[in-house]
Amino acid sequence: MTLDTKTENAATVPKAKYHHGDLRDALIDAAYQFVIESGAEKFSLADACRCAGVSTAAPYRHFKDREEILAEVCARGFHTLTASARSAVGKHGEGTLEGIIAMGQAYVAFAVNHQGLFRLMFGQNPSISEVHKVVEIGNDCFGYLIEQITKYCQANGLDQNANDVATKLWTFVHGAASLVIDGKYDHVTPGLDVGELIASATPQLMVQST
Amino acid sequence: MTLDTKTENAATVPKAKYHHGDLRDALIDAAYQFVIESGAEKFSLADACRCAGVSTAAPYRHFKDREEILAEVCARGFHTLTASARSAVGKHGEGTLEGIIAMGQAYVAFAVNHQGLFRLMFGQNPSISEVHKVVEIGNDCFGYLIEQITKYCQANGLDQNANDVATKLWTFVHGAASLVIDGKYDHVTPGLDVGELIASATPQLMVQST
DNA sequence: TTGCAATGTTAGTCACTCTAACATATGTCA
DNA sequence: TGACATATGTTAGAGTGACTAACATTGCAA
Repeated sequence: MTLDTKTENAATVPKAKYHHGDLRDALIDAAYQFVIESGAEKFSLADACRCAGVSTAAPYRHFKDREEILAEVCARGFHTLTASARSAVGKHGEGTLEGIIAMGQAYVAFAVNHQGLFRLMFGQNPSISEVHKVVEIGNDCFGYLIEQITKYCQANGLDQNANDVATKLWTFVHGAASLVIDGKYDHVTPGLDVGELIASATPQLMVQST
Repeated sequence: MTLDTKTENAATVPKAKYHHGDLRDALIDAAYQFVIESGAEKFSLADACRCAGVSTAAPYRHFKDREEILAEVCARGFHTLTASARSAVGKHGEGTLEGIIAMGQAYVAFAVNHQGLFRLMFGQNPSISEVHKVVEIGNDCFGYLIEQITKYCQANGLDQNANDVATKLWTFVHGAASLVIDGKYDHVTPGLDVGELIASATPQLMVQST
């Protein structure tokens, strides 16, 4: 099957390859998938190794420890989240209320579709959240939200502090995402439409009451 | 030191007691403290055993597995949370806006002072959150919030749906609590006063804008 | 008092993280 | 080209923890 077999005899090819080629990425890929499906607690380096077809000592050539690979997974998660937030806005236009609401809904959808990953990104392990790369991408995402709010306020003659509004919206949307994936709403308000919840709360938090 | 030494010789007292007396509670106590301080991921049954002075097999007479003891810890956490919410309202009077705000602030304070426990209670492990006892106490807590909102609305001639308002307030407050303990605000809005954040968002979410 | 159920203990299995010592591939420079 | 340094694997093994099976001790109830 491989090119090697054409020119070499069996004895010289005990395994396909001694070096994997791109083990670092392969391990992160495996971890990423596993975390999304089963959560970070249940993820084991050993599993990822089996998946990549290497020994359980191999990862330590690329990562300091288990946490370091999870930090990488976390960073990828923030990239995906930011991308889907931008994409959601794209469908409704920059600086529109609909765009801002869609961003919040996309945030919740991300949490629902990547439960374990979302939990890893937010709070699972404080030390992971503090990794420089992770912090940076998170800030980008928040910065984009501020941008949208600023544009909306300018277009609608509002003089709200965009940073304050962004903080409130993020807080609300993050709360919704957390409670949904924890199933907490189910016991208390069964059948709740979370997309609707966000759509109705967003204007309330954008405009000061009274 | 012990009473036993008065009436028995050394040979008959290899250990203080063969039976612990109240191992179940002792293990939960140890776990509770450990989870608050270091989080559920780092908690080990073995640690709790050392703490209680028993072998590592002993817990299995009282708990099916590690998760079952964590579920018990979780239930205690919800009790504490509910109690502090009620106490916060008590200081400002039933059905007052101040009471409702204080309840939210107490929720955040609980999260800050019991980080690992809060994470366990919300989302760490879906299977734990589903334990009957845990669900029940959680519902009590939410029910109390609805009660306060209903009273407030009645006293102020508002016809809001108390359940909707409660859901929004909980969502916001839970988001704030989560983001605070994850340190997420620090990177984005350093120096944020979360108590103030809740105080300013609560009226917005209680009264429909426009 | 006798015997059973409850609650401990020891010993051992299995999985996982991580390290040390060794093996093999890769790339660079004389 | 070839030799050496470095990168990237491997095997073996230490240390820890969850959990189980078989056995020991204790307390309670008939």
